[in-house]
Amino acid sequence: MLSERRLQVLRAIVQDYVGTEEPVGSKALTERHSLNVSPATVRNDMAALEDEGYIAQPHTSAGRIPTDKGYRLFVDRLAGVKPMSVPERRAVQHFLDGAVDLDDVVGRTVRLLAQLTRQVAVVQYPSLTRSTVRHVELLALAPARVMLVLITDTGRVEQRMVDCPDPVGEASVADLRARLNSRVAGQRFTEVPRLVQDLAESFDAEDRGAVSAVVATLLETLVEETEERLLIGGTANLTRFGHDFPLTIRPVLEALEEQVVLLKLLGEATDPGVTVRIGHENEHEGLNSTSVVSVGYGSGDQTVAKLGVVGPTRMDYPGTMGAVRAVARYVGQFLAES
Amino acid sequence: MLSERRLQVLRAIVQDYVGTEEPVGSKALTERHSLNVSPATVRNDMAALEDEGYIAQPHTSAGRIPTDKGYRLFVDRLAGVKPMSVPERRAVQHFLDGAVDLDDVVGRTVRLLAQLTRQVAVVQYPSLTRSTVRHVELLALAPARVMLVLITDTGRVEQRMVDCPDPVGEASVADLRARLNSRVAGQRFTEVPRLVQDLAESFDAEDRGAVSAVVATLLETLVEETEERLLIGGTANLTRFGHDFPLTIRPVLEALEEQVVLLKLLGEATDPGVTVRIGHENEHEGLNSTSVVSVGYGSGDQTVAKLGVVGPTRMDYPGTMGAVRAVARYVGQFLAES
DNA sequence: CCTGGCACTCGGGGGGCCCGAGTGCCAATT
DNA sequence: AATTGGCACTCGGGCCCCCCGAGTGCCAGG
Repeated sequence: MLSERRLQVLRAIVQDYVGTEEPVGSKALTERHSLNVSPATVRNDMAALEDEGYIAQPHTSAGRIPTDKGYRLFVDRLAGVKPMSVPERRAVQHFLDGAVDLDDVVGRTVRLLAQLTRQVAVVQYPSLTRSTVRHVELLALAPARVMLVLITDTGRVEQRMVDCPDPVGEASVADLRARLNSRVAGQRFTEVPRLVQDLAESFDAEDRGAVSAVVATLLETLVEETEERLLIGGTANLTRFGHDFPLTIRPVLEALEEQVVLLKLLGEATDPGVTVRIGHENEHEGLNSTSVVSVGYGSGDQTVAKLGVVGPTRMDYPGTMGAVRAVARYVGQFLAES
Repeated sequence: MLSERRLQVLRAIVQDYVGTEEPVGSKALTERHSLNVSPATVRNDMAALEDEGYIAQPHTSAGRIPTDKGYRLFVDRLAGVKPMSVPERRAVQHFLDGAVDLDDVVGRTVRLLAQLTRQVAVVQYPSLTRSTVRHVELLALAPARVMLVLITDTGRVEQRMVDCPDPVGEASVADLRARLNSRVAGQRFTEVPRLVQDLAESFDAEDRGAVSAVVATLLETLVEETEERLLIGGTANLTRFGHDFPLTIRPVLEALEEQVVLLKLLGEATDPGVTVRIGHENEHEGLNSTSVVSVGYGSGDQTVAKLGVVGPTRMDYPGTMGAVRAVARYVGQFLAES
């Protein structure tokens, strides 16, 4: 087990390294932190920390830098979440207040996060899985063509064209619209398949084909839209990564473009609080030198989606976690109001 | 006026430089291109080209590289558009064919363009300005709350919440829906304000407030959504820029995140064919070392939006122009069919 | 107008050198 | 047993210098 002072030394190393981006030596540590011991003592501690795998030396005669394991310990036991300052909070709230629709909320959120953390921000659109249907609208555009519009309680709207096997009259469409809504309005997505299962049977034979087509499309839409979308911003912040970075930045950009990767990444973060994945804890290779800080957000107490940031493992964890948490809270609040 | 051979020399310089990324000298030129003159002659030509500002030397004793002006001449007079190969065309068509909705089309297009050109792709969502209204839907969600859904002929759907000053009944909503649609359905966006101007007056006094609110929101939506949205992809290709590139890449990434800049950029390209803006021809400073190749696309013969790529000024112009043009054509075709 | 010859330029790569931050270890001290 | 000062050692990075060779401009002759 590591002594209290050794933990302090590790904390100091992380803090200094995050600040200066340079390996930190024993002398500098004693000068910048009041550890009340001599450099030699710190050296012994550092040797011990290195044995345990918390820190490493880039070259033989250089200072130490934290390893992924070191950051992990730092995040878990040595650092809290640094709350955002009051002016910052006010700015966040103010910035979100101008949003007019869901796209706008997400767009503002991503810019906000990127700016606050000076890192790459990722915001997932509210999930439809937990959502309920607010309304289903049908529009007869042509004899055998119907447009299906699905409106969710999170304010999201999806539309699909439906080509019917036979022409259907306006009246039938209106009828179907009414019956569909009476069954599914207010219901959870997951319930919908069960609720509309036998709907076609209650229609005249001549309309049955069209009804089936509409219902099928509705179900498809639900499934398809459960695959989340997300928005990314602040990629310019990647340039602050390091000096060597053609090699570093490329795989990160590639990973960011693969939405699947990111969705999986966010999906794994099931922690009720802020989740931090450090370096190699991320499965995707391109993200092995980055850390992902994410958290769920939602209106009320349920999580409808996640948001987070991607940055170098050498990041200000307390500050980033604070910003991520605060933004999530305000976005949730904002969604609940609207 | 430049002699024919000097133009050939310029063309050769551009081609070689684009291929090798290194300044090209007189000897290499005579070897790799059958100019049938000696290096000394080429040197004279190069001196002339430099006097005219078409090429420049990075250092005194180095080969030449094209200037923006040189690329301009190359694009305008020395190079055609290189059509895509048949297998490539087939791949494009096949790749687009799977798209299910507008978002999907745009998403696929951007990935396609990025992959084909190995550069950053930008695709603008079909413009609403030229669009017509397909349908306006109103949903009474609460006594004094109405949801407005606008459906365009390009398949785009926009929704807004409307808070009415007074409660309004289902019947009034249905009435308004019918009257609204009879006036604006099938009409161009630009016509709508004129058409709905006096709509409120034809309603009972008690509903007039609500009607005004709905109409106001509709007009707002039209204006707001005329500000286009766009999608970007392939940013990882920026890493192929050059060796010096922390300095180069950063402003580009920043510019790409400012949608306003990009929209303006695409907006300026009014040429009926492929438009190329080279280096400093781009107003935005961050894009001074990039070229933008863009073209309009649309269903039928009218342009509903633009798409293009952003890459280093040192790019394969004929190939890029060919890819951009082909993709635009196929996307337009695809939109027309759906 | 083209060409071969020639002197000149200068960026970049390679080698060698030195400096100093940082280390590990040890003996002395508390 | 923990801490400390002392000390020898390591080695990456910066610096200087030198040289090479691709490339140039110019000129005189074809």
